[in-house]
Amino acid sequence: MKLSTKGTNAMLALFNMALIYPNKLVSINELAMLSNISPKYLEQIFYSLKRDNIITSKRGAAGGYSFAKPLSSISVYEILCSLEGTMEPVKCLNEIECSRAQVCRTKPIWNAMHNRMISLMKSLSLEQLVKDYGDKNETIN
Amino acid sequence: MKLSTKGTNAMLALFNMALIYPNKLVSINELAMLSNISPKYLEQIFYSLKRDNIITSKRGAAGGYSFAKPLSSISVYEILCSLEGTMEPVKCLNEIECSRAQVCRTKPIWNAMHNRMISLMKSLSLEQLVKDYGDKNETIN
DNA sequence: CTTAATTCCTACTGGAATACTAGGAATTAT
DNA sequence: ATAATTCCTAGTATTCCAGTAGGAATTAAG
Repeated sequence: MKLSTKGTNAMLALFNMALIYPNKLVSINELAMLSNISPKYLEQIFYSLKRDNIITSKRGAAGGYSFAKPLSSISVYEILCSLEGTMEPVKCLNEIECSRAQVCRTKPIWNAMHNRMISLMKSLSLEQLVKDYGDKNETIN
Repeated sequence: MKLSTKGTNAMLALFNMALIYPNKLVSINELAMLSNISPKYLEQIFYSLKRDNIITSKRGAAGGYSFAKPLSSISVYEILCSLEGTMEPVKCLNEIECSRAQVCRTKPIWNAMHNRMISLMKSLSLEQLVKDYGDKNETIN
């Protein structure tokens, strides 16, 4: 029941990005150094985040990344889902074809867990996180 | 962010055990067949559950397993922890020696997630689950 | 128009964790 | 004695994840 390092590193990088470059383009290299993440690895992470329309980019020299929408509308849930696929604690939750579906009575438990987790994660926006935990004197790394 | 099959199978087996053999000894073989789990695998699972004082056993012929305490005092949290080790979404939560501890501002997020999850899991007892989802006409498999 | 900086995309590899099996020792009812 | 059962350790195979590699496409700037 652990998050992947892609998920946690995504949060780390986006938090720093929201804190320090909220309205500027920032390159992978710069942000990677700041967040103490391998640039190539962060590239992978940003590839997913862009695919899911959380960030946007400009190619070429002097290019970089920026947020695709207001920080207030980017939730922890959205970010983690982009990296983890889904946040469901068991595979069968979103499967229509679950061989045990007819008789499985533990499913409601996983469903309840899932609902609680996502309601929390959806309620946390990058904007709020920066307000609550941002202190520009220190970056996360 | 997935539970292990040990965790989910433990819940499945214990649910059936609570439903059908709440006060009797039941053998691995019988419960495994009922729950559609490999007997050898279920043995592994029960080894952990016994170690953590959730179930107790009687060895030898006509032996088997039974609950070590009232169903009302056995929570989903306890069961899953027995199989998963802990339920923390990131390793660093319980580590005193986290190299990023001083500067990590994402930790509060994981901490909040963790707290919500465990409060739910602690609030669900086997007794309650059987009341809510138990229907003796069908077993979970 | 050339160069350097950057994103984009696919593929690969090593390692760790997980799922599951194997086998036999110890115990106990009959 | 025997059969049924738990107990315990070890092993294997596979899947998943972390992280790397390399080069194509794009663009700013001189």
